[in-house]
Amino acid sequence: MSGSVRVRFAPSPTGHLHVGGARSALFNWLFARHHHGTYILRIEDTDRSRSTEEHTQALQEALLWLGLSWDEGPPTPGYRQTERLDIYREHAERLLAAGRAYRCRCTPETLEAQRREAEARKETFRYPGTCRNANVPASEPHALRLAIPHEGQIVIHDVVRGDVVVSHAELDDWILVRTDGTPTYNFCVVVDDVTMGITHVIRGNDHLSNTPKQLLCYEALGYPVPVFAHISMILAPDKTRLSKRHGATAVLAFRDLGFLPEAMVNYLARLGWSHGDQEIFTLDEMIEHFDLARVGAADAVFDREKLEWVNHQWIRRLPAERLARDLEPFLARAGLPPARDAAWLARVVESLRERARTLVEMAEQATFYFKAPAGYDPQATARFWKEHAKERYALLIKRLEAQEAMDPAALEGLYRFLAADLGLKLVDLAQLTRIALTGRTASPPIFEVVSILGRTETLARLKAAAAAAGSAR
RNA sequence: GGCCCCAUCGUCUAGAGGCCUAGGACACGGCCCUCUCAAGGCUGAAACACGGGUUCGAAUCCCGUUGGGGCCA
Repeated sequence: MSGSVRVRFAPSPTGHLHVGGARSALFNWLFARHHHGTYILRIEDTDRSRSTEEHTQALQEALLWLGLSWDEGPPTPGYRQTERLDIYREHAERLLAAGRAYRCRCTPETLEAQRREAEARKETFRYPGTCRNANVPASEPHALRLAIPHEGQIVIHDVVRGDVVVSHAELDDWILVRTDGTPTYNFCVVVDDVTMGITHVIRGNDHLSNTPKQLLCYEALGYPVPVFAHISMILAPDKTRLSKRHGATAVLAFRDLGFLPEAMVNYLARLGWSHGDQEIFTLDEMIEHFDLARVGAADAVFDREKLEWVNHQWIRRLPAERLARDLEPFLARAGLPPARDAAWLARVVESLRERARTLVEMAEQATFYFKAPAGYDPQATARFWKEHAKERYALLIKRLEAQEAMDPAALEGLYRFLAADLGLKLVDLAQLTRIALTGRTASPPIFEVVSILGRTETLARLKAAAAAAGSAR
């Protein structure tokens, strides 16, 4: 395979891009990049009532955030179905002229009655082909139906599922164009895919059942069929369809929850795809190793815990400067004042990255760097503010005031020396300091914290704690 | 309801007939490391849905059952 590969992601702008759609986009994108092909974004907005411009924009924003940019698509005209109505009409006319489609004047009422009769007979209703040879004149209100063969079967050659065989008898003469003149979903998809030269259709397994109908349409149009790959669905932990009821499902919601695009894409790729025992992949590594033949057929459960772990891995390996930039909106949202400067914020990030699974967590954990503790954890003070607390704080203040070097190693030396001097363990002084600086008993390494906070701020907080510890007793 | 798809630890997966006393990862437990929390190292518990075949031999192939999902209605 070479540069001739053309794939597409074709979402309907009827809602936010959810994780399932994002994974379809990702697999198409990876496949295109791996084969140096073309990745197209097509907006399937024929459902005028539910499609909105807001969703169309949000969809693109989400895709771009994930890093999945498209080679062809909006804002270039011609990639929205509503801009392609002439193309559908033209193809419908061709099918009609070729005798592969016919006008049907059956009313919804008639069809509904027939459906009920079939149901009463415990049969599955299929359009009986009433108008197939009726030569309904164009002047009458009519829908357009595809004339499909009565006998035989159709087979889908699916890269992930193998051959799927469906008997023609299971299908019926489905509607290509409704009485009101609007083309149906399945018809648009086929026309779009052929006219856009799509070579591989990679989409969710929920489309597998539509594929036989579409295949018959390709055939009627006389076009070659693309290669199909129906990838598995993403399920909720209770193995039902993923929905808002299960928490966040929209890609942009995960962004706002503090997940990184690298992590999102990495996690999504590992759902149904693997490469040995490797768990963490850069986009480049995914492009290099991605292979449709190695995509699994079984549905996958979306696991927030593992996503958080992957996110943590990315928080640990991305450059601190980059994380600092991404963190800023979360700091602002937490009501914290702006950082002194980028380099300082990078140090903050550096100290926090080992323990934050999301940027929201990181912003929360960063609070004490921006403002002195509003109070002290009662459990902490009860445990550490014993009789000697005040005098130990005083000693620490005295030593720190005399301390020149404020790098973590030097500070550790100071603390160890003082602890030995007092016959204490390092932990005793460290925890007293931690409570004073952060209000809690858990934080990044305390000498890092002191170093980042600086002498002035550290001393101020130690003095405040000394006073509080004194009055607490 | 009809048709289609799927089925390895709780979850994501490796496994493409003998390499399997079924491997890795998340989560969970223990130990170690340690200024706290993390991170890390070691370690433990944890799966081939069930039943028939095929084969010298099946997690791997076939059939059925069950369960889940999807499409159409």
